Amino acid sequence: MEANEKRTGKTAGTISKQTIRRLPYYLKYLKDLDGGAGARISACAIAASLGLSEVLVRKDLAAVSSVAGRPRLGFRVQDLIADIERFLGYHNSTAAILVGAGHLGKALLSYRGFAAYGLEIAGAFDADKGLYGKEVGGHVILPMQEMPALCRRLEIKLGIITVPADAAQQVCDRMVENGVRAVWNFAPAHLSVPEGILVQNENIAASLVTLSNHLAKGENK
Amino acid sequence: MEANEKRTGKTAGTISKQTIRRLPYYLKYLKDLDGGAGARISACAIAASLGLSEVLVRKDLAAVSSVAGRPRLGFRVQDLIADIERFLGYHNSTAAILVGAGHLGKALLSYRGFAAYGLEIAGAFDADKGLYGKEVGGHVILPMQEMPALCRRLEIKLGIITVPADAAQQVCDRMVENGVRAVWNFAPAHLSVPEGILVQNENIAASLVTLSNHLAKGENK
DNA sequence: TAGATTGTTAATCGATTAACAATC
DNA sequence: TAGATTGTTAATCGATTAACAATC
Repeated sequence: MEANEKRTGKTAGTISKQTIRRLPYYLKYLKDLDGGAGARISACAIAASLGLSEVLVRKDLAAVSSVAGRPRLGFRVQDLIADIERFLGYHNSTAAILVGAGHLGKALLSYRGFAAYGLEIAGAFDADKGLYGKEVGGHVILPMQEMPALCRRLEIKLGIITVPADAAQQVCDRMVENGVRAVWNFAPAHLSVPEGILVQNENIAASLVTLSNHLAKGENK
Repeated sequence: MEANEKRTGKTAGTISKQTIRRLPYYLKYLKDLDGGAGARISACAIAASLGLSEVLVRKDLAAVSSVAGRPRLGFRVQDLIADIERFLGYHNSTAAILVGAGHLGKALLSYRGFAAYGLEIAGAFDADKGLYGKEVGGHVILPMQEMPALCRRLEIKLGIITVPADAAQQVCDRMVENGVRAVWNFAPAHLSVPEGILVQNENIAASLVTLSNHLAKGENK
């Protein structure tokens, strides 16, 4: 890598997805430390606690930190928390809609943790008339037909799909038509989207496979 | 990090985690095709439909397929389905326990899709007395105290954690003490486990961050 | 045959780890 | 100072993509 990255605040473009995925873990760990106002922490300590490599942690922290760590002293906990939160954009709230109020949809609607990550579910929809008007986690289930109008009115950019696999592509298409730029897909289906739209698949079946595989291998021993 | 596996000539050891994660998508796609008994499909067609690279699909299929594809003809759909299912071990059922019958726990207990992947939840536990005896998705919630005995009696190898982050490590420890070899962790917490135990983190917050980041970048345009 | 499709080998890419100099 | 800890550069590792020969 050539040019030294000056700490001018334009770190954003250079951070890997893997690093981003680890940031929430760092943040939680740092918040759970209850040191005083000037408390410090070293990358080594974080690495040991989270079971990661020291250098990896140092690189991750360097990528988001506005203040360099000090040899022998480490980082100020407060600084790190502030930097990670700033990077994660906790203070920029993102409005989203959710389509599919089945078991998983209801679980997400009831989940209190999203607020901490700046996610606010601005509308919940389902195609089942029996659910209209029902309240889940403070959100009223609305008819699918009202989804496009709400998306456009509130300029929704994030759509959450918790419908059965068969309906996922259709729901996704309607979201994208109405301005959604990123789709969080919990349906076990591949979604085709135009260039520039991000689909994040949350395939719990795939994770399950990894686990089963580990167990199957273990049985050979 | 896991010890290197001996190459015993079996295909099992050589398949990457990434490949394993894609297999469920292939399987779903193949099952959704309703060709006749002798229907064939090419890796190119699969790649195009799922938005993957052709070579990637070919490598993945080569890794699990018992029959080589035939130039110009491709693969028999039936063969691929059978091979992927065999590899994924759909026919070897895995018993699991779930601890934490909150919103997410209930969603998982109610989810019908696990059976297709060979997962059977053999017991559901919670520390909240108010939930004891309550039935969710055909599973009765049992007191935490009964967890160790059930794990040992049924020789449970897979534990699902859907408790709050604060309680996750403690629950994990008790699972491992009682024979669990793989942990599916839905709590936003890092779990420390002994060598040889697999932790699969299902960190929805991390996915959310990836999405928010995409949106934030898009806004610059 | 001609062309589509396969599977393999080599190149590339991204992420992690190792080695090491700098510094408080 | 001595030693812990930082940040950087180089090496390694794993996964994907490119190039290409084989084959029906």
